Amino acid sequence: MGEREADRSVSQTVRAQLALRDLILSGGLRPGERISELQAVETTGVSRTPVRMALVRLEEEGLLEAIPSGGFMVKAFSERDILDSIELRGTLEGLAARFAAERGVSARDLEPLRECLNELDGLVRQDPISVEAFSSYVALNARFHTLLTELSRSPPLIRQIDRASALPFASPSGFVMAQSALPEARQILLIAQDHHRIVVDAIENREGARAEAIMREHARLAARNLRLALRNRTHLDLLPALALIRSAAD
Amino acid sequence: MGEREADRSVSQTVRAQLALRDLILSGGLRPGERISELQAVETTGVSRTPVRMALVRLEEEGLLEAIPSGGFMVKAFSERDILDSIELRGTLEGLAARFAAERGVSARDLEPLRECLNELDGLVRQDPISVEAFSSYVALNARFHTLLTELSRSPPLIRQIDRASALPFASPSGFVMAQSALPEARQILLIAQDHHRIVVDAIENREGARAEAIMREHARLAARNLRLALRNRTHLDLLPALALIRSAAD
DNA sequence: CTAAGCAATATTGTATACAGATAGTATCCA
DNA sequence: TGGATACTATCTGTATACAATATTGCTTAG
Repeated sequence: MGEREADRSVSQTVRAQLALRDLILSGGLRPGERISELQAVETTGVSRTPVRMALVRLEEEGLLEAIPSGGFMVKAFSERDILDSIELRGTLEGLAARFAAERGVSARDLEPLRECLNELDGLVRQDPISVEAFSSYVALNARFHTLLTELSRSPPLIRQIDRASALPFASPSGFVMAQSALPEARQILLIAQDHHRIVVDAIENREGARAEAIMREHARLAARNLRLALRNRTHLDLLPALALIRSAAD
Repeated sequence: MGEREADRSVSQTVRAQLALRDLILSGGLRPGERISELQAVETTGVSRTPVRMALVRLEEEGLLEAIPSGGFMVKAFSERDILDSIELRGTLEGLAARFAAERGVSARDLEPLRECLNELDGLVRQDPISVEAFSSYVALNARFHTLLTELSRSPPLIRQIDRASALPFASPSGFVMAQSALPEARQILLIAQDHHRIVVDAIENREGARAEAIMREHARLAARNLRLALRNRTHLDLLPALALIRSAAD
């Protein structure tokens, strides 16, 4: 055992889940490849029982697929799957924005959003944008979307959005990194910031339909840019989960 | 062992999952109540390992909630949660209808839908509607929604809709049964049939926005009727998952 | 040379034993 | 009498052993 004096505060199951997810996302396992339990035991260092639990959770998460005869394999995604996931997430977030607007939120509730917005503004103002600024942007952008989602105050919706975001290429971070590969990166970020500002305004003014529409447009922009980045094949290594895309050759 | 010569063709895990789900939905466990693994072992007759797997899957499914200190409890839902789930499902199905319309489906693909529609027409034409006809209606209605979802040809979306439908009160069957409690039951069924017909027409004519709008309206109608049924407290025993609703007293 | 069948091997599914943690209870002290 | 502490019992988390099944490679027959 004691190969690695891992943190005792997290369960073996969680540790295995994290390790396996990293392995899959980093491309250590090819899409369609079967993932053996014993092999997973060796790489993670935990026993079979927690490994199995982790595999089940990763399947529910959408990263793995059950093999009819038993066991799991790494799921393969088409480009269309990814584009659909982005639009799906945008639709869900649009509903969240509408709920927030219709249900009414206090100015107090919107404050964290505006704060996030201002920090983002500071980053986007740079020209050109540094690599470190990009990482900050990704984190802040993710935070903004999380805050917006929670503003809906609807546990079922929040849960569903969380699950839709589990696939990493469906998350805004993915968009942004892909967008950063484009020559018009800065322009795109400015537009995204416009969207963010408008949706907060719309929520404050109780304009539910407008808030929803802008979030869907936001996602459509992201999908369009990702499609462009895939066509140009530029800086695709920035997109973490690209290892999961099934190439046209398969 | 051999207490029950259960079907050997399904795994113990699946058997445990089905048994526990039935137990929860039938109200055998109260919302918020802790579900002990040993107790589950006794009631299901399978060992702890598959029981644990089943519990994890039921948690992902949304019927159970993890207790921070360990183990699981039956999840409790508010009335608002249920209404939100219905609107959520409608939004997702709206997206599916739009995808189907925009992507273009052949008349051949729409045939099963129309067939389903005709059978439903035959049932709705009855006045008054018999109890047996209602069960048939529920099954057919569920089939219609499934077919419509699959018409989107988008695996990520289909997967998400399946998960959103896991909570039984979010499924059309639930609506219909609740609707049957209302005096205007037949009228409501006729309107729902109109929706069904319109969405198929819209898809055939490539009217994506219209297809989407009508599915969302469909869900809003269902939510309104369920709200009415809850207010009138009529025939609520028809709604299978009502055991999960946390009463206002809690 | 190919195909089919069989055997060996590896892998999953299941059961159970053990250890650590948590909650509940009872007792003792203030 | 109330509160705190210690102890006990139960439960979960983890590991491993066992059984059944699937897969693969080899051999043999056509």
